[in-house]
Amino acid sequence: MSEVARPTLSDALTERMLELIHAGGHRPGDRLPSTRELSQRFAVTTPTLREALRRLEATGAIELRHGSGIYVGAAIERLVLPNPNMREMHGAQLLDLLDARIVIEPPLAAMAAERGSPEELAALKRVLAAAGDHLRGQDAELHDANMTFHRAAARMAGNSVLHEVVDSLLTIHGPEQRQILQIFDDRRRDYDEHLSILEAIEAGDAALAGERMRAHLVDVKTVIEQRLHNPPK
Amino acid sequence: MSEVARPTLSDALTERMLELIHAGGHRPGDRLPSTRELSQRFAVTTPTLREALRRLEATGAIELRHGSGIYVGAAIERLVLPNPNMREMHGAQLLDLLDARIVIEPPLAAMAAERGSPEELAALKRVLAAAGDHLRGQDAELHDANMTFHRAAARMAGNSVLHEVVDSLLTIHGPEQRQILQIFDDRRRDYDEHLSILEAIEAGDAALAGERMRAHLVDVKTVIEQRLHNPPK
DNA sequence: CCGGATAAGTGATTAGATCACTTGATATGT
DNA sequence: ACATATCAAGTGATCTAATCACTTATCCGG
Repeated sequence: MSEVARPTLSDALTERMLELIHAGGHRPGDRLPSTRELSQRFAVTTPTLREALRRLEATGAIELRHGSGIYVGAAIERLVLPNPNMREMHGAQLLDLLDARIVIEPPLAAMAAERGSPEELAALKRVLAAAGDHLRGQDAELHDANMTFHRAAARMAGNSVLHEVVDSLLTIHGPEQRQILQIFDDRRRDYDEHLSILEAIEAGDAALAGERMRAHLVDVKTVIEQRLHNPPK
Repeated sequence: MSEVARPTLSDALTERMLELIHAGGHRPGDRLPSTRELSQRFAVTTPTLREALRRLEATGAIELRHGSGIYVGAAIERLVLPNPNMREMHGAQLLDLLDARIVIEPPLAAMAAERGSPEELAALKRVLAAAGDHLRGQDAELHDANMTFHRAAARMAGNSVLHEVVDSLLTIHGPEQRQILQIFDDRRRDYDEHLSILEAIEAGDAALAGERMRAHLVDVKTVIEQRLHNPPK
């Protein structure tokens, strides 16, 4: 049912192109083989190859110049993930992700306390109530409810860009990572801390809301760090 | 020489697809017409349409599910299309984007001051020196050099996730937005402020580095805010 | 030495057919 | 009546091979 979509030919092609660029030691501005040569080398037809090229172009990895050639783009150096779904997260990245959230989410909680509308506050309460309902339910559902709380809090800050950033960070806890992550959930503590954050936001106390969000995320990180070193049976 | 490349059919298609999604009032998760129908409606052949679809997929605007259909992606809301209101949309988005950077980049500068390696510091110096070389050169080149400085500083913080976030924030500006942005560049001031940030990082003073980065971005935002209200002739 | 024609190389697009996958309806068995 | 298995329609993925459009460097005439 929840099978991960099998990689398509074009997916694989995109990766092989990136490999070709990196393994070849190509730098931005370098010219790559022609479409005809590439389609031959990878044993695919022109239209298929072009789909992969367009994806790479959209991410800035390459540049297509009509009549001239294919060139390595400036963004090539920071591209590790051609496709959001083909990313694998390891322990270190998990901690990096938590650190990222520790940087971003506290200021958002503070902004939410300052600018959040009554409707958004009500929504946040609903989300937390839903999480409360799942306190004795399935792990997966509780975990999702908790993530939704963080999303709702981020939305409340009223900055579309930051909201999307948080959204994508939380989405990275995809199906696979979710199973790993929810092992670490401390059901009661998470709920209590979320509640205290909500109260600070409702009180309009920006500094307190920010600090509580920060403390909450640091707590989560601490637990994960410990269990990464001492894996539970 | 520096003519902007004439838009290709596939370019136009990508825009028309965005129009179709927005004008249709589609929300993330909505299903779009099939490839056959789209290729007919736009009067292009399947492979051409697919190139446009792959680009949209790469930016998160849509999602292609084999055997199922084409669906609107979560990122659709931050993707802008050229229309009469574009200027204002860009304005609002621009300020949100700046606010996002004000939240994220200062802590990164502080982290860079604490953990940055000598190699990364050297790289940062090279980037700034390159910007200095362009102080009297082309606007576009100077602008790119300045963006590179921010990228390099973000990388120096040593958090792969946050580095990617900053990278994507700086990349989101498509060609159009870049032209708008670089109008606001204050060549000398930007360079000086970058230099002061670099010095704070080199001194290992995390608090100072963070504060200077914050002040720098607030300066930039202030200029943009003023000119948005008082467009220069 | 310069400037415009030119030819080779390259990306862009076309056309219709076939394969592979998903999904919901139908049929089957218990 | 319900669960499971099967199937068919709809959809995305890929193939095929040729032609069009653009860039670039070369070469020729002035």
